[in-house]
Amino acid sequence: MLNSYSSVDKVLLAVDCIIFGFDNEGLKILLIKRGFEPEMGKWSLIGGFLKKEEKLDSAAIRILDTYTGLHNVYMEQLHTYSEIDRDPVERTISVAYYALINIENHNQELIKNYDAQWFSVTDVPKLIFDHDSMLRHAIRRLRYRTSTKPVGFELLPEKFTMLQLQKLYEAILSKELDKRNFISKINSMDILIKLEEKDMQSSRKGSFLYTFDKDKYDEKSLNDFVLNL
Amino acid sequence: MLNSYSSVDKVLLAVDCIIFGFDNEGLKILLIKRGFEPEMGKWSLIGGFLKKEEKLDSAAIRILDTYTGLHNVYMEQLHTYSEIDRDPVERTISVAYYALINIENHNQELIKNYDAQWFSVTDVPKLIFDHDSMLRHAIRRLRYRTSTKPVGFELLPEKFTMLQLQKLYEAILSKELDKRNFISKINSMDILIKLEEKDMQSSRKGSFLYTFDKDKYDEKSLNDFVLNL
DNA sequence: TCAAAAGTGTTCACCGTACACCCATGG
DNA sequence: CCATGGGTGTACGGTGAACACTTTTGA
Repeated sequence: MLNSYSSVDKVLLAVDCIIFGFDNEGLKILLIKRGFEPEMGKWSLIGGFLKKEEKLDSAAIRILDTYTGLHNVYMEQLHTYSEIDRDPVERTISVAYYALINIENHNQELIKNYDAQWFSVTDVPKLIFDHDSMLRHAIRRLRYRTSTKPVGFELLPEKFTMLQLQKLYEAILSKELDKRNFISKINSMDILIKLEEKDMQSSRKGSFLYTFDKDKYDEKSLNDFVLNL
Repeated sequence: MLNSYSSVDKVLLAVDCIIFGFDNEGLKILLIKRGFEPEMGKWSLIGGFLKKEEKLDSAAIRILDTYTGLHNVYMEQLHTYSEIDRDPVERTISVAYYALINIENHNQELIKNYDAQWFSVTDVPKLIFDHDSMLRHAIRRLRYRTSTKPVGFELLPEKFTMLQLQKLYEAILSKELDKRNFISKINSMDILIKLEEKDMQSSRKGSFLYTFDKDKYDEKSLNDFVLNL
């Protein structure tokens, strides 16, 4: 029988984070240059180990905070990876999380000190271990989540233009969208506040800024949010 | 820094399985009466611990085999649960899997010996630890998976009638479906083989039997499978 | 006055949904 | 011949997708 707690093998539990950001150029992820063996000098997702008195969500939050200085960030558990030799040094199980952050807000000093850098998701170097497959998995999940929850706003500044929002969804879905269709779908969701303010950087005419209306979204029944782009 | 493997806490890793079956009455899950403390005598999902030289998928397969005598079963990893006190005896992290089995094929002797029983998902007793939330999560995932992959056939015998298939999807989605619409959607997917054989149990006229055409399904590009019921 | 981005509606094809009657058979 | 479940088609409304021109204003 398996029914005894004694004599059961314990394992190392790691948490790896796929940290997404967006900077109007495209979707980015934060990678770190590994400073220790094995695979020293190679690029890696940002990770750490689970502590004894900590749940996985907390570990993911702690790790994100350590490397970016951010908390109160959208995170979601992805999958748990357990191939025997995924880490050649020691048997390690890794629970992957992905995070969506506003790239303007992170602590640039911190990531410099940690030898971390932003990479475009369309141009990611070879990563260590099974981190490539974690990344693929995270992008797939993010695409799906897009149709289910208004996650896009997590990646944008407080105030943003429609074009920014559209470019973001284009980057996530990696396909081009029609401006008119996009705007009318977003408007029909009725979760944006159109501000009086305009962004004058992008054009002579200027474009109106919007904010995500979280209260309005929360009022809606969660199930009826569907966004097919 | 977190960058050293030494002096990191190790934890117990459990695997819990939500095992679904279907018997024309409704969707069922297999539960076991716990034979040891804590919570002895209470109902629980079927689980076990991860072994040192084993990956999670293998552990889930092993556990399913142990309790049902089945292998080659559809399984999918769900989520990893890590609340500090989820198991009052010892800190345990649990990775949940769900399985879809053909209920006719399982070893009835085995489950009797293990004090396991099938319960209708609409009438499940209070489960130990966080197993209730695992079950809720599994049902939600199964519903979603339904629109993404032809998972229904995993729960049916080799040969089945259209009505059986419909009742199954009704049980999974817990809503009634229109017979004509259901059949035309299923037929438009073009992944069933209509046999010459009829099932004569259910009516005087008899109803044709079908089989899932796995080869035909595999030929199709996986992305274009969408089933909205 | 012109270049450059912002903003705005309509049409069409397809799909999901609602809905009711005839068929075949064994007793 | 009749009761029982099996099997089949159509009409409508809503939504996704394609598509082009006008407005504003700083230089």
